[in-house]
Amino acid sequence: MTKQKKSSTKILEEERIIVTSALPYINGVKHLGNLIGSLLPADVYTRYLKLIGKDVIYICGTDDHGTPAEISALEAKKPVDKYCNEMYEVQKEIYDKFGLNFDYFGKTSHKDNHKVTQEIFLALHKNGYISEKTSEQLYSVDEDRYLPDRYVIGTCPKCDYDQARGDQCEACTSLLSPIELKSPKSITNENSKIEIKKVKHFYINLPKLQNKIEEWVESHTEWPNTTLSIARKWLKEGLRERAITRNLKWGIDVPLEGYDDLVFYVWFDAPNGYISMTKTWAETIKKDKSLFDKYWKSDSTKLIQFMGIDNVPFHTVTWPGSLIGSDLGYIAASSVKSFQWLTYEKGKFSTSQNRGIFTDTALELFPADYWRYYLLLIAPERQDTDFLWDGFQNVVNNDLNNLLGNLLNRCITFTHRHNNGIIPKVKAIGDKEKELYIALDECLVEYQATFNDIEFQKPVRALRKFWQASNKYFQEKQPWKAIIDNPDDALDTIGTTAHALRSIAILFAPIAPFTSEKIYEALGYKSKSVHRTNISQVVNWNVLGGREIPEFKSNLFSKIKDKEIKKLKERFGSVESKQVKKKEKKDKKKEAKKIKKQEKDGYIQYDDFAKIKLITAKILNVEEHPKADKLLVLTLDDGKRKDRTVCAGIKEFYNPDELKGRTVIIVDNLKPRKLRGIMSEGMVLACDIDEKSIALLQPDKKTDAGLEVH
RNA sequence: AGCACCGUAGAGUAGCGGUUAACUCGUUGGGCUCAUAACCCAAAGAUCGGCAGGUUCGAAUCCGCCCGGUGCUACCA
Repeated sequence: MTKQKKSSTKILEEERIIVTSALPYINGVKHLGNLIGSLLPADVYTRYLKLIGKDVIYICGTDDHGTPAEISALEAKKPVDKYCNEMYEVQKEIYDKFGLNFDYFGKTSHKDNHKVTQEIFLALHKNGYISEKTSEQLYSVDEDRYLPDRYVIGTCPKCDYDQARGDQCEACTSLLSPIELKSPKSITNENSKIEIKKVKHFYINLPKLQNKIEEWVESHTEWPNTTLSIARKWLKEGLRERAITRNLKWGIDVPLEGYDDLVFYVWFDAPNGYISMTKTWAETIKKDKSLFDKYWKSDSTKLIQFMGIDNVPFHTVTWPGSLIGSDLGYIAASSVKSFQWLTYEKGKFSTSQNRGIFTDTALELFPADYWRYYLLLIAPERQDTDFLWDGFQNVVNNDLNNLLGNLLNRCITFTHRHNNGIIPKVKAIGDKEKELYIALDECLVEYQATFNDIEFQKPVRALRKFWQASNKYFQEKQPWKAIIDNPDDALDTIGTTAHALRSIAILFAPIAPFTSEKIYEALGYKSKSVHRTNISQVVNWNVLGGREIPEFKSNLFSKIKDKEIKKLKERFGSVESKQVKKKEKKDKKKEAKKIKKQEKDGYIQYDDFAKIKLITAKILNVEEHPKADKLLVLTLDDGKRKDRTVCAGIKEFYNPDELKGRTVIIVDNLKPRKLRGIMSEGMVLACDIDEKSIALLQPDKKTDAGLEVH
């Protein structure tokens, strides 16, 4: 059977494309893991689609609802809506600086999301996919709040651990319901009185939708393996009804009479943000209401969603479930691109432990493109990847600065020095030029093929390969020599290199937009125009001749010094600090555990046995040990020597004469040791019959000395 | 505990059924000197976590078991 090639290329035949990235939660500044886990790749991909001339919009925004937002607002002593507005501005500004080029960056607390969410709920209700159940919920009287499971601690009914959380006891790992806890308390106010109240909640009937969801999932076998296997896992286990409302004040109201104290659960309203934000975009930015339906309710639109792996079930099962069940004509995702985790110096990024780098700090340290390039180069597409300061330094210094930055510098400097700042027109195309053209063609093929498959590491690598080819070209043409004895050829080299840089700028724009602008500017273009250039322009090798270029201002990049990296490691923590020690300890423990286990179950590994080398040996001579009662001194032929001495504790059982000439088994690689003054080089094997007799092990056929025993 | 994903040269990553396992850095040797001590060439270095396991003509690649790492387990988002 031929394996079906997984490709998203067919998506690109569609008229319109919506790209979304997981909505960052409003609560605080995101770290680099969040950035590479969805926001950045979505941006790069959208920019790529625009480069190849697609009609595409990139929609994202903050996810505002939920208890953590309420609590953060409380801590900041601000009303929730005000808090969210402020944090929205903070996040938005950071993303702008990172060059994330959203067509619209909205928020789930916007009135349009209320409308869209309520509309979807009512449709689900009408279509019979909503049910109502009563459940018991803990209520914190002093705080005037119902408590989500994880905001409750108390004593575990099973193991009496007094810090058990409402959903699970960490001590005995049993799954709990908050009502089971003895003496439950609110995490945010331990003194508050707790009551149990009966509350009604709405549930979405996912079991009823299971078949339709399954059918939809199975029509997308082109999804990445991880995405597909997660979706299938949920379906295989069978979907359950899922509560879609919460007893909170901050959220979207349930549009039915008599449910004033209920709002929709964030997981129900947040994904609808993709839809509602597009609505806002169409109506307020584009001032064209028809655009909304054109994008969201058209078979010729494809929806491509980016997210971290933790978000996959909600984008492949639950949210599509509500869209399918509501039957309002909204399209479901064509492609769900998920990312594994980015780790920080071998450990986890952690907000609470302040471990890792946050997006705001990152921008204070280095320009956005440094981060964009490095993160995309190590994008956790198939497996977790590790952010390492050494790696970051290495990539910035070598890839960006040495390969690309210096190439531009060579070319520009040469142009100013030898051609008055005018890019020479290329007159003759020789073999070396043709080689470079081919290198660009190869780069283009790989770049487009991999981008079309929504990959990131690969197009970046394809481009880097072309930087190398360009340097190689320049190096081999030796214009610094040619300028003396063959000036025309030298100028052709410079002209050709300038064109290569122009191609690089265009292709680099989705990945590192700010850098591309700088290169374009250095070549005498208006910087921003690089973003309006179509990919078909890339292979045009004859457009720069005669163009005047500006004075060279500054290098594209600057190197990061070892000292600097050392400081950063100290400031942010790195493997070389605590982590290593911790890990060493952990490894030792594990090793000890392993050995214990072996001892306990009485087995050794094969490897352990393999360490012992047994061979046959022929007894040539036997004498009594002069200083020992029980030892005989054997002289053996071990196949290599005929004077090997081995002491054996068998004097009580054998006469020296009856042993001579026998072939026995000895341990060959036992460390030699003196026994009562005589060096014994090995050990003869025998088994105990009883206390008074033993039997020497011997081969059952006549054998040579020195044969290995297995 | 269950499930999912992962385990490839010193480091970070590709490859995921087929000739010499690829790339970047690092290491060693050489070339060049226009350029930011940058650039170019070459070499060494991996029996692809383990199996005295299975499928196959053939496995890093598929299946099974074991070991190790990480994550998820539906009311944190």
